[in-house]
Amino acid sequence: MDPSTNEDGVGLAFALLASAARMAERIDEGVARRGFSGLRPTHGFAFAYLAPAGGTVTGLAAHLGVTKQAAAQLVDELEAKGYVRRGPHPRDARARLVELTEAGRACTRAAEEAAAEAAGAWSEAIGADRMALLRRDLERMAEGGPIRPTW
Amino acid sequence: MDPSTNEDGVGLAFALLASAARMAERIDEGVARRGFSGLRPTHGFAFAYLAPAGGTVTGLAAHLGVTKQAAAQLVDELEAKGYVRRGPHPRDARARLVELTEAGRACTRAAEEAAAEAAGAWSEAIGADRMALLRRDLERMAEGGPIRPTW
DNA sequence: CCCTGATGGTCAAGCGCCTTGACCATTGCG
DNA sequence: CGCAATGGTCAAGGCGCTTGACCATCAGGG
Repeated sequence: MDPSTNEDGVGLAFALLASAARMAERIDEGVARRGFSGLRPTHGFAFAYLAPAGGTVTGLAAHLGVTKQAAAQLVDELEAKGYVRRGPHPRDARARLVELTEAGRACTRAAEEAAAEAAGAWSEAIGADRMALLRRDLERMAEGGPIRPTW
Repeated sequence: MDPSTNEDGVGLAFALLASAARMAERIDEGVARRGFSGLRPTHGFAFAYLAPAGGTVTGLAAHLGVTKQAAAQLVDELEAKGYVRRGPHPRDARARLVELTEAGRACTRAAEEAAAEAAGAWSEAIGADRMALLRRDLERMAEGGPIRPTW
């Protein structure tokens, strides 16, 4: 394989991973600044899954790409902090429906604002038109597989 | 803040994080497929730091954004697997110079190929011209801070 | 020329988050 | 109805990282 082609791939890969790291940091920092402390990015992915209509622990596990035990532990933590509530599942007595509380929704909004803030800063640097393109391309790349990063 | 603006930011953020996750997976998988097993993405970042001229454990720690103990442990592991070698430092008797072995360089090349492969597949989907733009924008975003993601 | 603070490195202990493994309750299909 | 499949939990363990303490060496000012 042509080495110079490798160079390009490596450059893109590093840029992608590093910029994602920056993004995660900024959102985390923005969320904390809005008064929600002790939350890690993984929690954000959980919120995103639960926000529309709640969900099950197993569903969350699949969404995050972790075992259901890990997901259950995450939910325990969020429940203890008052961000989610476990209730009976309407159509399955085995399952429990996990839903966001009002605090959870407030936290979700804070995360959205933080994400918008980070994206906005970036948009200023490269231009809004580029930003739209960028998003489309990234979404294309992101297809398939769980959300939570492995490394 | 305008909610629709939030939506955009969230979309971009998720796309970025998820696509980075896919990229890490693909590289990891590509490296494993080339015969280098038991290596995690963090190791790749270490290789990248050490490749040009070697380095110290403390320098590596700063590069990765972890404690020097964690970096030392990483180097122990890489040394045990034969990818790096610890030698005396030419200008500082306190420090030890960590360098890639031939196996380490081979592994680095494999990682580069895997990254190029992943980037190539992506390039086919969105076009090479977009790809160049994308890389520039991402590099701009990535500036500052250690490489290794926090989450 | 030393003394002293800064720096590179290591040892030891602990912790957070995740995994594997086993198990129970409920479901829904043959 | 019977039984594999599914949702969930309990228990134990591990891996990678952190904090804390420590030693050896370096470097600059008295």
